[in-house]
Amino acid sequence: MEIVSVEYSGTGDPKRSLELLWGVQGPPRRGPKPKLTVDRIVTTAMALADADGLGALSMRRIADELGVAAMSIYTYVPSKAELIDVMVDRASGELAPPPDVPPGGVRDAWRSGLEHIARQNWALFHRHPWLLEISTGRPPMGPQLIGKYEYELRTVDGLGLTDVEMDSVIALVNGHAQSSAKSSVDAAQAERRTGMTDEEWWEITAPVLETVIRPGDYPLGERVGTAAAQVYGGAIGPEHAFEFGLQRILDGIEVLIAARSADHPR
Amino acid sequence: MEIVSVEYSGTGDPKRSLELLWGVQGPPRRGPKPKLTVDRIVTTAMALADADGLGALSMRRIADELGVAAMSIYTYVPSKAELIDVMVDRASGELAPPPDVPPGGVRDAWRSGLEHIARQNWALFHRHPWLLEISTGRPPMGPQLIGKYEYELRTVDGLGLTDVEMDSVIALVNGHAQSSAKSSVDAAQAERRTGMTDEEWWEITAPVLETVIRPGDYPLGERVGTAAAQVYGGAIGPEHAFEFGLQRILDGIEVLIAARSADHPR
DNA sequence: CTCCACTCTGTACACCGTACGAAGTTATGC
DNA sequence: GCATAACTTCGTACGGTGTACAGAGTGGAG
Repeated sequence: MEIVSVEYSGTGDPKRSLELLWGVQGPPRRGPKPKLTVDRIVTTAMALADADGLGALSMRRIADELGVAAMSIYTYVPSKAELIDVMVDRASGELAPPPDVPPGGVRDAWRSGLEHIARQNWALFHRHPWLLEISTGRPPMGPQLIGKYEYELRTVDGLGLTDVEMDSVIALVNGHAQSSAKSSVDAAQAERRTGMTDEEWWEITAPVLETVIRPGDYPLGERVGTAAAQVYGGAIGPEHAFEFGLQRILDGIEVLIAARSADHPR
Repeated sequence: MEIVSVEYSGTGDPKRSLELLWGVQGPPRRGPKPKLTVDRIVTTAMALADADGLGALSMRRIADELGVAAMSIYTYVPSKAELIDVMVDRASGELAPPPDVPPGGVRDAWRSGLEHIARQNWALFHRHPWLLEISTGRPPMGPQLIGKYEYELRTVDGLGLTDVEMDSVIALVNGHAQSSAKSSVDAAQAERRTGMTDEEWWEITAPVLETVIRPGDYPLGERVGTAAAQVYGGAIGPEHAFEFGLQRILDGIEVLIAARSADHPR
């Protein structure tokens, strides 16, 4: 088995964390020239996490990579939690905001805007799978994350939704991108982690299951499971599930928006 | 900060894992009477994980709790990964299947069925938050999980959906329950983890943010964030987001089902 | 009674995050 | 010019993790 650490972001000292996120501190006035910068540390940490996951990201490895003793990292970053906060904010900056539409512009611009947001998130989670291993109880309020929230809200502004509904719509779309990306990444990494292809795994699993299941006990599971497995075997599988869910969700949001604008016709 | 281990289920020996899940092995023919059973180990482990999370679940703690040396656990369970597989399957058994409807019975039974499934999952994730810390690349194919998949499929069978669509619909609903439960649990645990209430946290955060943000830079974030925070401050907050998303998703599924039955009128 | 399958356990290893204190480097105040 | 305070760097150490391995004890089968 393999154990991977999951970090809870936002568990450090909030003040120190914010100063780090916004780059408040100036250069030191006295003492030796710093060998490193927070930026270099974050870049190195992200590269390591991209390659081997959060579980392989240790302070010692970051330090090794930078040619420095483990404890030196703590000069720049109060703890691993704050480092990960900065990593999260930096990664969020890679998301491209949806193109701005002129006010009163294209009809249903909200839909393509939300589609854009969901797909950007989906891609980001695949580029930085370690984002899926982070529990953001209180999200790091860095410049990138705050900016993200703002343009997400802009996408659903002016549609007749209440403030809370706007927030909920965004959370719904982002949640879908995250959970389907997690399935996708988990499936893609299963082989690397277990050292076993899906076929090898099934060749071991199937005969054991047969000895334990009465045939016909699970007719739907057998039929649908087989069909789904065939789709998932191909590279399109998880992405198909993502797109399918996204369209259902957008259809559902459309129903709500239609109802709201029936309430308040212009 | 706090570090919690996340286990990847399905990374152990699949054959041994399945035998464990289905309780295949008989009692030993020779040697001393076993002090423990797999069942007692799983029960103890679940209690520990319920109380303190997966991070606090160590083989040594389980052994201590059972009055036994750490390595004794390995007599019953090949590794922590397999133990967690069994825990997952056992927990899934706590889900109540939706009530069976007579064929051709109530109209829109699929909708109340999916609602029931989503709410059962939501409740389960709150009862056993550690389920949210597990990455199921290849899910443990135990009796409870296989049974769950079967009755979930039954809920959306006969609506004119393709096999792959049936699978996707279920994944969508389950994914929503999981991701909104995760938000809910994370928010609820943030205080315990940081030793800080939301108010204390905001009292530290707000003044720092003010020094760094030009007023009016994020008009929507400010307005909606405040509105959302007020709702989330109350106990209904996360549950509201869950129910909101669930209804949008079901509306979207309804659109699909309507389209399918327009294609093939009865 | 012997043998061997089986359970139980103590020790050891390689990791982890990070507290602590010592040592070395530099700009400032006198 | 020089003491001092601020600052970076680093070695060591602690308590934790999963689990490999080898030994000791137990009890049914031949």
